Amino acid sequence: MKKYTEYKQSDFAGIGEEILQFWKENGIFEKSVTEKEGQPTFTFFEGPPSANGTPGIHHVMARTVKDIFCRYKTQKGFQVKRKGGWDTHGLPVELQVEKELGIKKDDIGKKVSVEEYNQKCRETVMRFKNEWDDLTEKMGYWVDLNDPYITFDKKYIETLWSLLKRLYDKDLLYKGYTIQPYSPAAGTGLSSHELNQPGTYQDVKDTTITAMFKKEGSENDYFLAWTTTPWTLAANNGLAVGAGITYVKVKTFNQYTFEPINVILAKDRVNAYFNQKAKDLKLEDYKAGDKLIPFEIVEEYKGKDLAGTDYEQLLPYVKAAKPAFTVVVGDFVTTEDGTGIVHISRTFGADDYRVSVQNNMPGIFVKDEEGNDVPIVNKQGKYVDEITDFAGMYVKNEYYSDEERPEKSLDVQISIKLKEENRAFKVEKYEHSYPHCWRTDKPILYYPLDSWFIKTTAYKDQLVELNKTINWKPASTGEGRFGNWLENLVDWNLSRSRYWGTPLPIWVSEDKKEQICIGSLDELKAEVAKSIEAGFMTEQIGEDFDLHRPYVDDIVLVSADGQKMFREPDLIDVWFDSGAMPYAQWHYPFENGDIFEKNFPADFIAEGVDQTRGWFFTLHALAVMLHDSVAFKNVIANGLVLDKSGNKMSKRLGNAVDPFETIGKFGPDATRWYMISNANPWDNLKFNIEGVGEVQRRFFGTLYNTYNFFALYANLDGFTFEGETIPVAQRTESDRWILSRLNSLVQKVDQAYNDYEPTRATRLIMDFVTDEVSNWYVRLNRKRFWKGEYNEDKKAAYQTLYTCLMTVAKLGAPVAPFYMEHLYQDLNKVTGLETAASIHLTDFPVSDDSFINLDLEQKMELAQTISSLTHSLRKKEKIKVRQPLSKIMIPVLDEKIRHQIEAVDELIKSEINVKDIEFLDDASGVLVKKIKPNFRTIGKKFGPKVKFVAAAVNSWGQPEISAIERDGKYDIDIDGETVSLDIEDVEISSEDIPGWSVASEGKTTVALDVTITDELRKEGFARDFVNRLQNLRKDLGLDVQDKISVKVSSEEALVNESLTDNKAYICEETQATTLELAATGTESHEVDIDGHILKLELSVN
RNA sequence: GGGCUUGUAGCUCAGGUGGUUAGAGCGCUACACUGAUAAUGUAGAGGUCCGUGGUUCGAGUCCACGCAGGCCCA
Repeated sequence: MKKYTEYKQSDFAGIGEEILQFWKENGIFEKSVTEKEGQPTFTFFEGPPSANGTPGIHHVMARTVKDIFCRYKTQKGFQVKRKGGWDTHGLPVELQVEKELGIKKDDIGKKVSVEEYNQKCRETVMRFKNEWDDLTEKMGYWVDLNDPYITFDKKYIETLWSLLKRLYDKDLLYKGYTIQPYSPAAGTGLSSHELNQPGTYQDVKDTTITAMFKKEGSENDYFLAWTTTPWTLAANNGLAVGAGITYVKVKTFNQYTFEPINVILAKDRVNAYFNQKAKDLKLEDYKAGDKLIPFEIVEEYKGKDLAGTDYEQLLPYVKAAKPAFTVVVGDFVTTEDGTGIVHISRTFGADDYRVSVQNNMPGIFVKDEEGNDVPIVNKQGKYVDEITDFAGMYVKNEYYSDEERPEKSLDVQISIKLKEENRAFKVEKYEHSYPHCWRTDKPILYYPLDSWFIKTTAYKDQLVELNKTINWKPASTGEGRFGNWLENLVDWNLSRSRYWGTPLPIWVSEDKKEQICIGSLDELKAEVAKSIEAGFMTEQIGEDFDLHRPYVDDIVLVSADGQKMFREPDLIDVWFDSGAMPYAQWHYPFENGDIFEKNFPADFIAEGVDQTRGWFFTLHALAVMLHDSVAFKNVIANGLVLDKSGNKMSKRLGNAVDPFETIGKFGPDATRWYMISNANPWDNLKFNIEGVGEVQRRFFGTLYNTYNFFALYANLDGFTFEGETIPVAQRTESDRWILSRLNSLVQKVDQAYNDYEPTRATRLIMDFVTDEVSNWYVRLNRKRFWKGEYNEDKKAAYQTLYTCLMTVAKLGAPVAPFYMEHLYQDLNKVTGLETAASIHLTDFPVSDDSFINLDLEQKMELAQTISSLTHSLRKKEKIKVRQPLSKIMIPVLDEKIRHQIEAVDELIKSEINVKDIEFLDDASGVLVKKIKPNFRTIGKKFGPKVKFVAAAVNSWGQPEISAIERDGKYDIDIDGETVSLDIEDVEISSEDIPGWSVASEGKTTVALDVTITDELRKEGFARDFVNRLQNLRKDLGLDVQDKISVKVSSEEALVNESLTDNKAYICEETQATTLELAATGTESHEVDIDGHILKLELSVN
C-alpha cells in the first residue's frame, strides 16, 4: 500500500530544487498554458528588465507579485501567456560601456568608432542574462524565457518605426524647443540622470537682482521681481503672480537713486524688503542718502486682479510682440522667497516656457544666419550681437578662462546698468545650490534645445478619461501621482542625443523643407532604391540590415525635388521602447495580428511605483493615441524594498540583500511569502531576513508539522481516502467547524486575489493554518487520530484534515508554488483523488456555502473563549491542567448562548479538564449584573445629552437592571425632561459571582470550582502516572502500537488507591495489558510525581 | 518648491461608516505540556496611537496646520 511520505526534518530550500526539477522534467509551466488553449485569456505584460546589472532582492518582490496573479488566474481557468522580455537600450548601458572603454561621449567617433561602441553595448547589455534566468527559475517566476522580446532586435525596432510613422501621419510628431539642462562648456544637453549624479549640485554665490518693471501708463509704479540669473533679464517676456496671493503697493524711495517710487510685491514679502525700523518714519521726512528708507502701504490686491496688466520692457534690446510684457498667473509662484512676482523668460526656464505657452506670450528671440529663431544666448554661452551693450560676453563668469575672465561679471554689469536707470530695487549676493555639469564642473544653463516631440497634449482628455477606468493598486497612485501628472501633461520629448538606442526614422532634406518618416524596412528599401537611382547611394540594404547607428546614418535618401535627405541624428527615448512592447513583442502589425488582438489590452501589469511616469505612462499614452484604449486594466504599483532599518539598499552601502543567498537558505516559498504577507506590495517593505525565518518557522513549519502528524497516523491506519466520503452531517462538531471555517476561507481568499490584495490572502491563509487548523482543530482532536480502532469517526477526522491540507495547498499555491506543489504531491500520490499532474494545473477551490455554519463558528468561538478564561484561572490558582476539577460555572443571560455552549461542552471539558459545566441564570439568584450604556445607539438618540444618560445608566443597581430587562425600557429624568431608554441602549453582562474565582472577557464570564476532592486528587495522580509511563515508553524507544505490562511498587496508600481506582483508564492510555501493584525487581525505573516516589517496571508483551 | 505616501507596543503590522478595556505575530518574562517534540500551549509586562489646534456629547479614526521618513517630479 502507498504511504504518505513522513519527514524527519524540514528542508525548504531542498524542496525548492526538487520541485523545480519536477516542473522542468514534466514541462508543467508549458502545460499550464497549453492545457488552457481555447479558454478565455488573461493577458499579462512583462515589463522588461535590463540585464546589464545583477538582479536584486527587489526584483524577487516585483516578480512575485506578477507571478501570483498569473498563477491564480491559471487556476481560475484562464489561459495566461507570459512572454518575457529584455530592455536593452538606454543611458545606463552607455555609461557602463564608456566606463569600461575608458572614454567619454566626445570620444565616440574619434577614439572609438560608433560601430565598435554599439557592438560593445550589444555585448554588455546581456552580460548578466544568466544570473537573471537563474533567479527567474529559482524564485519560481513563470515567464516564457525561450522566446523573449528584445528591444534591440531588428523586428522590435521595425514595430517602433511603424508606430512612429502612424503618429507622424496623425500629425502628432513634431520638432520643437524645450528647455533642458545644457552645458555650454561641454556643448551638450544633460539628462536628468546625469544631473542627479553626486556632486552636480554645488553651493555658489551669485549676484541677484530685484528688478523694477515699470507698469505701463503709470508715473512711477513698478512690479518687483527677483532673479538669481540677471543675465536672463534681457530675455524677460512676462511676470507671473500667484492667483490667490495678496499683493500690496508700497510708497517708498529707491535706495540707489533716492527717487520716489511705488513698488508692487507680495504682502508676505514686505518684511523681507523693508526695514521694520523705518516703519514709523514719514515719507516726507526722507532725505536722499538716508539709510533708513520710509515706506507706506497704499493699496492691496489679489494676484488674479493684477493679471493682464502691461508693463514696459526692462532691457529693450530685442523687441517682442504683445501679449509679451504682461502680468500672468503661474501656479508655481510662492512667497517663500523673492517678491512673490516671478520674472518669466520663455527661453531659459521650464516653468517660464510652460506659462508663456499657456498665455500665448512670445519669447525673446533673434534670427540666426538661416533665419531660424534662436535665443539671445548662443550655444557657447555668450550673448548674441543684438545685446549691444554686452555682445559676446559669457553669461556665466565661470565659462571664461582664467586669463580672460573680466573683473565684473555680466551679472554685475547688468546690475550697475539697472541701478543707474532706476530699475534695480535691490542687488545682493545670494548663496544657493546650483547644478553643475559633471564633466566640466561648470554651471549649467537651462536652455532651449531642438527636440522631437509627440503631441500627447492633443490626447490629454482621452488619457485622463481612460485612466479613470483603470484599477490602480493603490488607488492613490492612479488618482494622485498618475492622474495629476496627466492633468499637467506636457508633450513627450522623444529626442535623445545618443548612440545606443532606437534611431528616429525621419530623414530631412538639406534645406529642411522636406521630410519623410519611414515606417518599415520595406519602405526604407523603396526609398533607398530611389536614392540609388538619384545617385546618392550605391547599394541596396540587405535583409539583415542593422537598424542602429551608425548604419542608418549612412543612408542618404532623396527628396521629391531631388535633394539629399539625411536622418535626424536623434535617438528616441528608451521609454518608447518599453511602452511599445504590447505591439513590438509580437512584431505587430507585420506579423501575429491574431495574437495581438487576443492579448490587448493587458488584464494585469505590475511594476515599481517609480515607473509611474515611465512605463505606466508610455504604455498608456501609446495605447490611447494609437488604439483609443487603455493598455492595461489592472495595475499594481509596488513600493521599494528597503533594508531592515528603512534605508535604501545599495551595493555601495553594503546593505543590499543577495536574493540567491536568501533563497538558498530559506527556500523560495518563505522568501516570497514573507515579502507578500509582511506589507502590502505598494507599501515600502523593510526587508528583514529574520522575518523570512519567522515565516518559515511559523507558517511553513506549522503546515509541515500538521502534514507530518497526519501522515504518521494515516499511514498506521492505512487511510487512503478510499470509499465513501463521510457526509458532513455525520461528522463531529469540530469537523464541521473547521470545514465551515475552511469554506469561509476559500471565499475570502478568492475575493482577495480577485481584488489584487495578495497580502490579505496570505494573512488569511496563515491565520487559518496556525490558529485554527493546528492550534485548535489538531490539538483538540489529537486523540481521535491515535487512539482506538480505525472506525468511521477516525475516518472522518482523516478526511477532514486531508481536505483542509489539500485546500490550503491550492489556496497558497500562487504565493508558495514550490512547497504547495510538494504538499499536493505528497497527499495526492496516496489518495489519487486529483488527476492533475501538478497543483498548478488544478482548479482553484470553490467554496461550498452549505458547509458554512455561522452558528457553529460562534459556538466554537465561545468554546475558545471559555477555555482560555479557564486556563487563565487555573494559572492564577496554580492548578495544573492535568489535575481534574469538578466544574466551572458560566452565567448565561440568554438561552441562545446556553444552547451554544451546551453544543460544545464536551470539547470544553476535555480541553480544560473539568467534569462539569454549570450554568447560572437569573433563577440561581447569585448573579450580580453589570450594565453599561451602548454609546452607539444613545449617541444617535441623545446627542449632546449622552453624558447625562451615561452617568444615569452607570449609577444603576440591580433593581433598575431587572426593570429594564423585564419591561424592555426604562424612563429616566434628564434635566427635568423624561427620556425613555430601550433595552438596546444598554449592554448587560455578569461579571461577579460572589465567593468565586472569576475571569471574564467581553460578555463571557467563567467561575472555577477549585475544590480538589480526594477522588479528584487520585485521578490527577493517575494522569501524572500516565504521563510518566508515556515518557518511559518513549525513552525505551517503543513503537506507538506496542502493548506493555506494568508493575508498580509503592508504600503510599494514596498512590495505590489512585492506581487501583483508575486502572482501566491508565491501561487504555498507555496500551498496558496488565497493571500490577507488586514488588519490582532490579530493572525498575524510579519516578517522582509531586514528591511521591514510586518504582515501576515495564515489559513489552 | 510641488504631487503622492507612511507615522499605532522594542520590531513587523491589523485597526468598515467616529462609540468608552486600541489588537496580532515576533521578541522579552514566567509557567505549563512532553505520542505533532530541534515542536506546542497559557499567561504577564510593554502604548503620549508623530505633534499642535479644531469639529463633536465622544477622535487612533474626520478637518487644518506642522514635524519626521520615503518615492516621483521641479
